[in-house]
Amino acid sequence: MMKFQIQRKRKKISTGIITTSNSSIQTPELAIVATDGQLRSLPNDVLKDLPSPYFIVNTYHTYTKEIIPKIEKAGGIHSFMQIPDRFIASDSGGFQVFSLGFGRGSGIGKILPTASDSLRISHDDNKNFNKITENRVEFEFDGKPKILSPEISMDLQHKIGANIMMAFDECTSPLNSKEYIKNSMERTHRWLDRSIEAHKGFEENQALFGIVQGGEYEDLRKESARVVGSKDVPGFGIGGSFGDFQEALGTTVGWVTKILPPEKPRHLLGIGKIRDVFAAVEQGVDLFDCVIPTREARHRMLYTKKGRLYLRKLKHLDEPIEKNCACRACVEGVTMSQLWTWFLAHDLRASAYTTLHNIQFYADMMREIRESIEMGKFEELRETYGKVY
RNA sequence: CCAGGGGUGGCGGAGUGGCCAAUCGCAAUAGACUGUAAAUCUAUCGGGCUUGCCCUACGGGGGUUCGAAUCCCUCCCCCUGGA
Repeated sequence: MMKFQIQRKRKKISTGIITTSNSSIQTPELAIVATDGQLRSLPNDVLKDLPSPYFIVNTYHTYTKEIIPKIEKAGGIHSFMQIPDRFIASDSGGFQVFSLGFGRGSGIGKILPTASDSLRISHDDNKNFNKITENRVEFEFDGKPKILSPEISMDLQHKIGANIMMAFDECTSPLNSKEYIKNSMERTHRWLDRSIEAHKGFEENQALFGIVQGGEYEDLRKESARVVGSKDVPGFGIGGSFGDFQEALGTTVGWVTKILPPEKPRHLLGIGKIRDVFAAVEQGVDLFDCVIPTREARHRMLYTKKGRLYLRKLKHLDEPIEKNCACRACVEGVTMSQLWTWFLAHDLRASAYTTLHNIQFYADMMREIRESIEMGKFEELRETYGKVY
């Protein structure tokens, strides 16, 4: 049985612990993204050796790629991924409502690179590759129609069997109009009620998190935090976009975390730039997930104490990535020049090793964040990282 | 020595009279990456500036032509068969 226990101190910045019968994680923690139940560049039999205690998989991808039957056959996502003692979340597919829908139509992600009012005005809320109705969302995958709704997403997530499940939502874009974001948010609230209803009977085994939306708008964010925060769920996701000025993310997240029940954990969905992690932890966020460590590793970007290092600029060095790093690449002494040779040859060892390294970096950083909170030195640590990130 | 096929920008490889400073790929260089349409994407990639033009360039030299990487002659080099 997976009965949940969550201890979150009632302070704004706090460490915490989330426990089930088979696993526990200390917070703050960031989940490594294993979209279809696998990391992009590592086989599942090495996941148990990773330093990360938290992973997240995706309902849309495991569903469309027909992985869910395999997960069920394996006896659940923990067995499928061969990490029985780790914490796993599943996302609802709500992000794909955006990324494969309006996001694809606009070519812009959920975080804008710079303030861009002209982009906002010129985009049409209706330019969407998905068909979103009150009842459900219609996708096209591989030329075939696929449907997701709160009920379908819950059913699929029950089959996946992760510790934490996300309610089915719509992630809105910074380019959407405020009116669209408001309507979408209200629909996401109604979808939350349906998700909760569809989750009845499973509460003991899997924790369903409600998701706060509202874009960059203070009134909408606060309204969403009040509505979602009042629901009888064990935790919360914070999704959507957060505005595009320098301190926007922390500010926007802060509106929400001040309202959400302080004893329940908050997972900031899809956020993971280092500055953003620190800003969000400061606002009382406990959980994160982000593709940055794994994706950028494949894109030859290395995370180190000296900052982000682009391998292209260091490819001539016959030195390991970083001294005193516990990852397999650094322990085995794999050199930058060797990594580059492998990248050029499309040898998968390259991205495997860089992925191992970046995962180690993020795991170490999250541990340092926890320790710094315990010791009252969070701001100090934030400044240290802020110098290079 | 004979027959045939080639020599193009750092590399591979298109182009076979003007639209060619030369498609494309690789490498190089500079960026990007936030609930993974992403081992991806974008930009630059002979030199000069007034960014439109000028200069130098398709093995070397010569020629034909208004015009040649493209046609002709010649020399050099490489590959494949045959003596």
